[in-house]
Amino acid sequence: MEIKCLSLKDLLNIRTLMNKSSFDEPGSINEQKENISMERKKTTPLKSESVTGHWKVSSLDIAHITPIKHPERAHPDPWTPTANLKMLSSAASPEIRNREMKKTLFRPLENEEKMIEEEVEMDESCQYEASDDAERRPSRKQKSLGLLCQKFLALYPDYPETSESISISLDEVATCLAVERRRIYDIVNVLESLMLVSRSAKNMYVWHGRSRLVQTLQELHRAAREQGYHLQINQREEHCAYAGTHVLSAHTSSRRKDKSLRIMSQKFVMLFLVSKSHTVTLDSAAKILIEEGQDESSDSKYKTKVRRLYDIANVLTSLNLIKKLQLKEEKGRKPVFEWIGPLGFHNSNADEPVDYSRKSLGSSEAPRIQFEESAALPSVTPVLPGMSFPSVPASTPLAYLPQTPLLMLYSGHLSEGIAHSSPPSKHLGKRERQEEDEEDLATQRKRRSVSIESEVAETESCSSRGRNSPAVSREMSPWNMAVDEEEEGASGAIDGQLSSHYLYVPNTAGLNSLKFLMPGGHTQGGMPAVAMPCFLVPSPLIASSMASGSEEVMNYGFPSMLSPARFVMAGGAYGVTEGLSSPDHHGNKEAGCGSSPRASGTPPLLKTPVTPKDAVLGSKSFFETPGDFPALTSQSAARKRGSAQRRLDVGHFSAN
DNA sequence: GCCTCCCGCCATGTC
DNA sequence: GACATGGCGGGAGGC
Repeated sequence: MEIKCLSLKDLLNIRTLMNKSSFDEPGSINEQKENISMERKKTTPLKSESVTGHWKVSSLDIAHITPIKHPERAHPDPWTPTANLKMLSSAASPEIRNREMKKTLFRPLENEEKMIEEEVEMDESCQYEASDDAERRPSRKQKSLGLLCQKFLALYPDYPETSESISISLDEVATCLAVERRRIYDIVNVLESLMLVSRSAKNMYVWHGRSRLVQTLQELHRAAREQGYHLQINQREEHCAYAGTHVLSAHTSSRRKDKSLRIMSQKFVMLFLVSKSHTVTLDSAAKILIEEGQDESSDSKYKTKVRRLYDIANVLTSLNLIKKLQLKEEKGRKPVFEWIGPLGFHNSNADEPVDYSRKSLGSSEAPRIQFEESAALPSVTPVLPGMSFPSVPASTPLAYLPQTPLLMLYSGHLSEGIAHSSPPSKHLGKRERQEEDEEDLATQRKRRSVSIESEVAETESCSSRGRNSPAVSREMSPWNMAVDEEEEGASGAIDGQLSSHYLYVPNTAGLNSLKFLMPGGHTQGGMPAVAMPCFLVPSPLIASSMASGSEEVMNYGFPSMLSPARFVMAGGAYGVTEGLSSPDHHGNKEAGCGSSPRASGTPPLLKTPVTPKDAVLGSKSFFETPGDFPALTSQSAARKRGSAQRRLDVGHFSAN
């Protein structure tokens, strides 16, 4: 396979070719060049130049050698950085052009307004500088890390072609963006924490884009649960108090590398992923991270941590993974960030690009949003043949909801996290929200299509193994995270018992013979009162019920009725399906995937979490080395990353 | 007055 | 010793 290696230099060459004909506007641009150069002279830190001496050239031909910068040539062409980026993006490829167009079209309104405002300010500032350069320095906003990160991201495609190897020279980027390299480190470190880039050599990174983002987040989510972060963050966010007692990590260190921005970024993201509300306050995050490091919780440590979290948050905001909310308290503002990135990723489609980036999807708008339309449908898990039902407290009756195209199993209370999970949409106009919902539903259908297929395959595999697999039951649902959090985070039911649970069954091909167990009566002590606390719901009954359902209310893209499936709805702790999708399993009273754990009185399938301490011990290596992902970087063990100056880990990304 | 976060010093580690 | 990396906190702009 031919590998195309694109660097910023290539992009600049492309731009140069296009430069002469249409972009070389005389006058104003050259004036801007002069202005910027003058500005650069003023703002370039003299100490950096004198101390390091490596900012002496601007030649782009020396990609792997630290260029020397001539201050007067810091901006080798007449463009503003913004103009540069637009040109580069447009020139590089139709894909990038489309992406830029998409950015413009789908950029969240708030960001768009901000960007326009900032661009105007940028242009204005350049003009001002022509006449009054001493007083018209760029504002802090124009120099913000978030804006810088947006410019950085605009240089590269979200989903680069697999045949392309896009190299990033830190010096080129720094020169192009007219910032110190130090700032680029800040951005790159966060991007690296999410595997958007990986370091390939000194001063060099490889751009991966978002192609690995979902997988990375999946790993982070898993690791977060293993680390017991869900207990930490949910407890904190609920009580909003710093007890300072729940030191979650036995693996602590105050070593320099453990304070790396990369590690901190990963931890920060992990908190979002396991937070019930998918919101994290900087306060909570800072305190949790301070605890982890066993740093003395001095005020200065806290302030430093918050500073870094602001840096990280700005980059994540630019990535449209989080957005800032503002929680007003009596004592001033309280910065809160909400996760708006992908949720509910699971193994099967981890590699599938999910373009959430240009359309801000609040956590509430993620897969669960449609269920908010009905207050009785907070959390949904697709039920598949062979899937074992998680343990459901028997004291909470299950209900069958016939007025929907879905068969629902419900137990327990309304999910708190879900019930409060749609703040962004509340701020939208009706039409906007409708459009958003429609788009979300379309996305849902697509995801569902993928997930169901893979889940069926997974289930069949499970069946062949003849036993229920925790991994299958956990990973099966695109929304399993929400369920998990309800199971383990909110209720604190570490034993894995669900405090509430919904199950639905779409009429998906291959599920026609699916059957469910339904509670046949009360249970005692979490165990069924009768040996088989279930009763069969004849398929025709279900079908007729489904046929009367209102699709207008809940049209999720599923068929309006369930076909001749036989269902047994299960209450109590019984995750037992009476049949499987395969006709081979008809009549098999035991779960399709083998022995029910309840049959032996064992706890439910969901094994995690263990205690934080145990989890930490069990996954100690996760943060052992900065940037190392056990599952993402298989060669990580062979690498030893330093802290200040990392050793070159060329090719470590090939693990993926 | 507090929030936010830019800026750059300088420690650490690699070559 | 030179250089890459990046932790860190002062301090100022912004709200």
